[in-house]
Amino acid sequence: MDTKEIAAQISEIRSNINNFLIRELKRYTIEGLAPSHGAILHYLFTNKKMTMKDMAKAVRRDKSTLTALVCKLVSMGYVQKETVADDQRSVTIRLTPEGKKLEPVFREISDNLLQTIWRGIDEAEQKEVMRILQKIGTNVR
Amino acid sequence: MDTKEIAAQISEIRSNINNFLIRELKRYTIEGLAPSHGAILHYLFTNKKMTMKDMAKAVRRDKSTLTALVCKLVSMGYVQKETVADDQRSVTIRLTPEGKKLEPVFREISDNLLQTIWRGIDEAEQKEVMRILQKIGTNVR
DNA sequence: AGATTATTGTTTGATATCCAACTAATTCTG
DNA sequence: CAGAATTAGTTGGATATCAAACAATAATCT
Repeated sequence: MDTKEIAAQISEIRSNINNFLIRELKRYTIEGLAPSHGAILHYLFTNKKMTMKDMAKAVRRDKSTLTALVCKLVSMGYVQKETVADDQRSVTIRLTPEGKKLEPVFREISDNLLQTIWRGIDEAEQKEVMRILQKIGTNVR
Repeated sequence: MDTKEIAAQISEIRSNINNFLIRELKRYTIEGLAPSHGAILHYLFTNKKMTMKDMAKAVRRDKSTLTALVCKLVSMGYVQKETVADDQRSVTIRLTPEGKKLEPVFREISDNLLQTIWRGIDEAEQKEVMRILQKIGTNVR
Protein backbone atom coordinates (compact mmCIF):
# COMPACT_ATOMS: atom_id res chain seq x y z
CA MET A 1 0.00 0.00 0.00
CA ASP A 2 1.21 3.43 -0.97
CA THR A 3 2.57 5.60 1.83
CA LYS A 4 0.45 8.42 0.42
CA GLU A 5 -2.62 6.66 1.71
CA ILE A 6 -1.58 6.94 5.32
CA ALA A 7 -4.26 9.50 6.15
CA ALA A 8 -7.04 7.49 4.54
CA GLN A 9 -5.82 4.34 6.25
CA ILE A 10 -5.69 5.97 9.68
CA SER A 11 -9.13 7.40 9.12
CA GLU A 12 -10.58 4.06 8.13
CA ILE A 13 -9.06 2.21 11.05
CA ARG A 14 -10.44 4.77 13.45
CA SER A 15 -13.87 4.45 11.91
CA ASN A 16 -13.71 0.64 12.09
CA ILE A 17 -12.62 0.74 15.72
CA ASN A 18 -15.54 3.02 16.49
CA ASN A 19 -17.97 0.68 14.79
CA PHE A 20 -16.46 -2.28 16.58
CA LEU A 21 -17.01 -0.59 19.93
CA ILE A 22 -20.57 0.45 19.14
CA ARG A 23 -21.33 -3.10 18.01
CA GLU A 24 -19.83 -4.58 21.17
CA LEU A 25 -21.69 -2.15 23.42
CA LYS A 26 -24.91 -3.18 21.73
CA ARG A 27 -24.01 -6.84 22.15
CA TYR A 28 -23.76 -6.27 25.88
CA THR A 29 -27.10 -4.47 25.76
CA ILE A 30 -25.62 -1.11 26.60
CA GLU A 31 -27.48 0.59 23.81
CA GLY A 32 -27.09 4.28 23.10
CA LEU A 33 -23.55 4.77 24.37
CA ALA A 34 -20.84 6.03 22.04
CA PRO A 35 -17.14 5.26 22.36
CA SER A 36 -16.62 8.72 23.86
CA HIS A 37 -18.86 7.80 26.77
CA GLY A 38 -16.80 4.66 27.17
CA ALA A 39 -13.64 6.73 27.36
CA ILE A 40 -15.11 8.79 30.18
CA LEU A 41 -16.16 5.69 32.10
CA HIS A 42 -12.74 4.18 31.49
CA TYR A 43 -11.07 7.05 33.31
CA LEU A 44 -13.58 6.90 36.14
CA PHE A 45 -12.85 3.20 36.67
CA THR A 46 -9.32 4.06 37.71
CA ASN A 47 -9.75 7.61 39.06
CA LYS A 48 -12.92 7.55 41.13
CA LYS A 49 -13.36 11.33 40.90
CA MET A 50 -12.34 13.90 38.27
CA THR A 51 -13.21 17.48 37.42
CA MET A 52 -14.88 18.28 34.11
CA LYS A 53 -11.78 20.15 33.08
CA ASP A 54 -9.43 17.24 33.72
CA MET A 55 -11.79 14.79 32.07
CA ALA A 56 -12.11 16.96 28.98
CA LYS A 57 -8.34 16.95 28.72
CA ALA A 58 -8.14 13.21 29.34
CA VAL A 59 -10.65 12.26 26.66
CA ARG A 60 -9.42 15.02 24.35
CA ARG A 61 -12.75 16.67 23.79
CA ASP A 62 -13.91 20.24 24.00
CA LYS A 63 -15.33 21.16 27.38
CA SER A 64 -18.71 21.83 25.84
CA THR A 65 -18.68 18.39 24.27
CA LEU A 66 -17.91 16.92 27.65
CA THR A 67 -20.86 18.73 29.18
CA ALA A 68 -23.14 16.96 26.72
CA LEU A 69 -21.51 13.55 27.10
CA VAL A 70 -21.59 13.65 30.90
CA CYS A 71 -25.15 14.92 30.84
CA LYS A 72 -26.13 11.74 29.00
CA LEU A 73 -24.23 9.50 31.40
CA VAL A 74 -25.96 11.22 34.31
CA SER A 75 -29.39 10.81 32.72
CA MET A 76 -28.63 7.11 32.21
CA GLY A 77 -27.72 6.81 35.86
CA TYR A 78 -24.08 5.81 35.43
CA VAL A 79 -22.43 9.00 36.65
CA GLN A 80 -23.11 11.75 39.17
CA LYS A 81 -21.88 15.33 39.39
CA GLU A 82 -21.06 17.39 42.46
CA THR A 83 -19.66 20.87 42.82
CA VAL A 84 -16.31 21.18 44.57
CA ALA A 85 -16.45 22.75 48.03
CA ASP A 86 -13.34 24.94 47.83
CA ASP A 87 -13.92 26.05 44.23
CA GLN A 88 -17.53 26.64 43.38
CA ARG A 89 -16.72 26.82 39.68
CA SER A 90 -15.48 23.27 39.54
CA VAL A 91 -17.61 20.18 39.15
CA THR A 92 -16.44 16.64 39.80
CA ILE A 93 -17.91 13.53 38.28
CA ARG A 94 -17.87 10.01 39.68
CA LEU A 95 -19.50 6.66 39.02
CA THR A 96 -22.79 5.69 40.61
CA PRO A 97 -23.13 2.11 41.90
CA GLU A 98 -24.89 1.38 38.60
CA GLY A 99 -21.91 2.82 36.75
CA LYS A 100 -19.44 0.70 38.68
CA LYS A 101 -21.24 -2.40 37.47
CA LEU A 102 -20.12 -1.59 33.93
CA GLU A 103 -16.45 -2.05 34.66
CA PRO A 104 -16.12 -5.78 33.90
CA VAL A 105 -18.08 -5.35 30.68
CA PHE A 106 -15.85 -2.54 29.53
CA ARG A 107 -12.74 -4.43 30.46
CA GLU A 108 -13.91 -7.32 28.32
CA ILE A 109 -14.80 -5.11 25.37
CA SER A 110 -11.44 -3.41 25.61
CA ASP A 111 -9.64 -6.76 25.68
CA ASN A 112 -11.66 -7.97 22.69
CA LEU A 113 -10.74 -4.87 20.75
CA LEU A 114 -7.03 -5.18 21.47
CA GLN A 115 -7.01 -8.84 20.59
CA THR A 116 -8.80 -8.07 17.33
CA ILE A 117 -6.49 -5.23 16.39
CA TRP A 118 -3.25 -7.10 17.05
CA ARG A 119 -4.26 -10.46 15.63
CA GLY A 120 -1.36 -11.97 13.72
CA ILE A 121 1.02 -9.15 14.58
CA ASP A 122 3.92 -10.18 16.81
CA GLU A 123 5.15 -8.19 19.75
CA ALA A 124 8.18 -6.72 18.00
CA GLU A 125 5.97 -5.43 15.19
CA GLN A 126 3.51 -4.01 17.70
CA LYS A 127 6.25 -2.09 19.45
CA GLU A 128 7.67 -0.87 16.17
CA VAL A 129 4.34 0.40 14.87
CA MET A 130 3.58 2.12 18.17
CA ARG A 131 6.96 3.81 18.08
CA ILE A 132 6.40 5.17 14.59
CA LEU A 133 2.80 6.15 15.29
CA GLN A 134 4.00 8.14 18.25
CA LYS A 135 6.46 9.91 15.99
CA ILE A 136 3.70 10.63 13.50
CA GLY A 137 1.57 11.89 16.36
CA THR A 138 4.13 14.49 17.36
CA ASN A 139 4.91 15.35 13.73
CA VAL A 140 1.37 16.33 12.94
CA ARG A 141 0.49 17.92 16.29
CA MET B 1 4.23 3.73 24.48
CA ASP B 2 1.98 0.89 25.55
CA THR B 3 0.44 -1.16 22.76
CA LYS B 4 -2.87 -0.87 24.63
CA GLU B 5 -3.03 2.75 23.60
CA ILE B 6 -3.21 1.96 19.91
CA ALA B 7 -6.86 3.03 19.63
CA ALA B 8 -6.30 6.33 21.42
CA GLN B 9 -3.20 6.99 19.35
CA ILE B 10 -4.97 6.30 16.05
CA SER B 11 -7.83 8.49 17.15
CA GLU B 12 -5.56 11.36 18.07
CA ILE B 13 -3.58 11.19 14.85
CA ARG B 14 -6.75 11.27 12.83
CA SER B 15 -7.99 14.25 14.77
CA ASN B 16 -4.67 16.06 14.31
CA ILE B 17 -4.65 15.34 10.58
CA ASN B 18 -8.16 16.74 10.35
CA ASN B 19 -7.16 19.88 12.18
CA PHE B 20 -4.08 20.22 10.01
CA LEU B 21 -6.21 20.09 6.87
CA ILE B 22 -8.79 22.55 8.18
CA ARG B 23 -5.99 24.93 9.16
CA GLU B 24 -4.36 24.64 5.73
CA LEU B 25 -7.64 25.15 3.91
CA LYS B 26 -8.17 28.31 5.92
CA ARG B 27 -4.63 29.45 5.16
CA TYR B 28 -5.43 29.20 1.46
CA THR B 29 -8.65 31.14 2.12
CA ILE B 30 -10.88 28.20 1.31
CA GLU B 31 -12.95 28.74 4.41
CA GLY B 32 -15.83 26.49 5.30
CA LEU B 33 -14.64 23.30 3.64
CA ALA B 34 -14.08 20.17 5.71
CA PRO B 35 -11.59 17.41 4.88
CA SER B 36 -14.46 15.30 3.55
CA HIS B 37 -15.14 17.90 0.90
CA GLY B 38 -11.46 17.79 0.06
CA ALA B 39 -11.66 14.03 -0.40
CA ILE B 40 -14.49 14.44 -2.89
CA LEU B 41 -12.59 17.05 -4.85
CA HIS B 42 -9.50 14.87 -4.75
CA TYR B 43 -11.32 12.10 -6.58
CA LEU B 44 -12.79 14.54 -9.08
CA PHE B 45 -9.34 15.85 -9.95
CA THR B 46 -8.39 12.46 -11.36
CA ASN B 47 -11.78 11.10 -12.39
CA LYS B 48 -13.60 13.99 -14.06
CA LYS B 49 -17.00 12.39 -13.54
CA MET B 50 -18.38 10.02 -10.91
CA THR B 51 -21.78 8.87 -9.74
CA MET B 52 -22.92 9.65 -6.21
CA LYS B 53 -22.81 5.96 -5.45
CA ASP B 54 -19.23 5.50 -6.54
CA MET B 55 -18.15 8.65 -4.76
CA ALA B 56 -19.80 7.58 -1.53
CA LYS B 57 -17.88 4.36 -1.74
CA ALA B 58 -14.63 6.14 -2.60
CA VAL B 59 -14.79 8.58 0.30
CA ARG B 60 -16.26 5.94 2.61
CA ARG B 61 -19.29 7.89 3.68
CA ASP B 62 -22.97 7.06 3.85
CA LYS B 63 -24.84 8.06 0.71
CA SER B 64 -26.96 10.50 2.67
CA THR B 65 -23.81 12.11 4.02
CA LEU B 66 -22.55 12.44 0.48
CA THR B 67 -25.76 14.16 -0.56
CA ALA B 68 -25.12 16.84 2.04
CA LEU B 69 -21.43 17.22 1.25
CA VAL B 70 -22.00 17.51 -2.49
CA CYS B 71 -24.88 19.89 -1.90
CA LYS B 72 -22.46 22.23 -0.19
CA LEU B 73 -19.85 21.93 -2.93
CA VAL B 74 -22.55 22.73 -5.49
CA SER B 75 -23.72 25.75 -3.53
CA MET B 76 -20.13 26.98 -3.35
CA GLY B 77 -19.85 26.62 -7.11
CA TYR B 78 -17.09 23.99 -7.17
CA VAL B 79 -19.13 21.04 -8.39
CA GLN B 80 -22.12 20.38 -10.62
CA LYS B 81 -24.57 17.51 -10.78
CA GLU B 82 -26.26 15.97 -13.78
CA THR B 83 -28.57 13.00 -14.13
CA VAL B 84 -27.32 10.12 -16.22
CA ALA B 85 -29.11 9.69 -19.55
CA ASP B 86 -29.40 5.91 -19.60
CA ASP B 87 -30.25 5.57 -15.90
CA GLN B 88 -32.45 8.33 -14.61
CA ARG B 89 -31.82 7.28 -11.02
CA SER B 90 -28.12 7.99 -11.24
CA VAL B 91 -26.51 11.37 -10.75
CA THR B 92 -22.98 12.21 -11.77
CA ILE B 93 -20.89 14.97 -10.28
CA ARG B 94 -18.04 16.85 -11.88
CA LEU B 95 -15.92 19.92 -11.25
CA THR B 96 -16.96 23.33 -12.47
CA PRO B 97 -14.21 25.56 -13.96
CA GLU B 98 -14.07 27.20 -10.51
CA GLY B 99 -13.59 23.79 -8.94
CA LYS B 100 -10.76 22.92 -11.29
CA LYS B 101 -8.88 25.95 -10.08
CA LEU B 102 -8.59 24.32 -6.66
CA GLU B 103 -6.43 21.46 -7.86
CA PRO B 104 -2.98 23.03 -7.39
CA VAL B 105 -3.94 24.26 -3.94
CA PHE B 106 -5.11 20.82 -2.89
CA ARG B 107 -2.06 19.19 -4.33
CA GLU B 108 0.10 21.48 -2.26
CA ILE B 109 -1.89 20.91 0.91
CA SER B 110 -1.71 17.17 0.35
CA ASP B 111 2.06 17.34 -0.16
CA ASN B 112 2.45 19.44 2.97
CA LEU B 113 0.49 16.94 4.98
CA LEU B 114 2.50 13.95 3.77
CA GLN B 115 5.77 15.72 4.38
CA THR B 116 4.62 16.63 7.89
CA ILE B 117 3.42 13.14 8.72
CA TRP B 118 6.56 11.34 7.51
CA ARG B 119 9.13 13.81 8.81
CA GLY B 120 12.10 11.93 10.24
CA ILE B 121 10.74 8.52 9.27
CA ASP B 122 12.77 6.72 6.63
CA GLU B 123 11.31 4.86 3.70
CA ALA B 124 11.75 1.39 5.16
CA GLU B 125 9.91 2.44 8.30
CA GLN B 126 7.15 4.01 6.24
CA LYS B 127 6.65 0.80 4.28
CA GLU B 128 6.70 -1.26 7.46
CA VAL B 129 4.12 0.87 9.25
CA MET B 130 1.86 0.89 6.21
CA ARG B 131 2.09 -2.88 5.99
CA ILE B 132 1.08 -3.32 9.62
CA LEU B 133 -1.64 -0.69 9.45
CA GLN B 134 -3.11 -2.51 6.51
CA LYS B 135 -3.13 -5.69 8.57
CA ILE B 136 -4.81 -3.85 11.44
CA GLY B 137 -7.30 -2.45 8.96
CA THR B 138 -8.39 -5.89 7.84
CA ASN B 139 -8.30 -7.26 11.40
CA VAL B 140 -10.80 -4.77 12.69
CA ARG B 141 -13.02 -4.58 9.62
C1' DA C 1 -10.34 46.50 49.45
C1' DG C 2 -11.88 47.17 44.84
C1' DA C 3 -11.14 46.56 40.03
C1' DT C 4 -9.35 43.80 36.53
C1' DT C 5 -8.10 39.41 34.70
C1' DA C 6 -8.32 34.46 34.47
C1' DT C 7 -10.64 30.06 34.93
C1' DT C 8 -14.60 26.69 34.95
C1' DG C 9 -18.45 25.12 33.11
C1' DT C 10 -22.90 25.74 30.40
C1' DT C 11 -25.60 27.39 26.49
C1' DT C 12 -26.28 28.26 21.73
C1' DG C 13 -25.60 27.59 16.98
C1' DA C 14 -23.50 25.21 13.22
C1' DT C 15 -21.93 21.01 10.87
C1' DA C 16 -20.61 16.19 9.65
C1' DT C 17 -22.32 11.93 10.27
C1' DC C 18 -25.30 7.85 10.39
C1' DC C 19 -29.65 5.23 10.04
C1' DA C 20 -34.28 4.51 8.66
C1' DA C 21 -37.91 5.66 5.77
C1' DC C 22 -39.09 7.26 1.47
C1' DT C 23 -39.41 8.12 -3.86
C1' DA C 24 -38.40 7.11 -8.34
C1' DA C 25 -36.36 4.29 -11.76
C1' DT C 26 -34.57 -0.08 -13.32
C1' DT C 27 -34.25 -5.04 -13.43
C1' DC C 28 -35.81 -9.51 -12.55
C1' DT C 29 -39.24 -13.22 -12.65
C1' DG C 30 -43.06 -16.09 -13.30
C1' DC D 1 -45.71 -8.34 -20.01
C1' DA D 2 -47.16 -7.27 -15.15
C1' DG D 3 -45.91 -7.51 -10.50
C1' DA D 4 -42.02 -7.99 -7.37
C1' DA D 5 -37.57 -7.01 -6.03
C1' DT D 6 -33.55 -4.20 -6.36
C1' DT D 7 -31.04 0.07 -6.78
C1' DA D 8 -29.87 5.33 -6.59
C1' DG D 9 -30.51 9.13 -4.35
C1' DT D 10 -32.97 12.32 -1.02
C1' DT D 11 -35.27 13.55 3.29
C1' DG D 12 -35.90 13.56 8.22
C1' DG D 13 -34.40 12.65 12.74
C1' DA D 14 -30.78 11.88 16.04
C1' DT D 15 -26.14 12.65 17.91
C1' DA D 16 -21.19 13.89 18.60
C1' DT D 17 -18.50 17.61 17.90
C1' DC D 18 -16.52 22.26 18.06
C1' DA D 19 -16.33 27.33 18.58
C1' DA D 20 -18.06 31.45 20.44
C1' DA D 21 -20.62 33.82 23.78
C1' DC D 22 -21.96 33.79 28.35
C1' DA D 23 -22.29 33.41 33.74
C1' DA D 24 -20.27 32.56 37.93
C1' DT D 25 -16.43 32.16 40.72
C1' DA D 26 -11.52 32.72 41.90
C1' DA D 27 -7.08 34.97 41.60
C1' DT D 28 -4.23 38.93 40.84
C1' DC D 29 -2.84 43.57 40.89
C1' DT D 30 -2.77 48.34 42.09
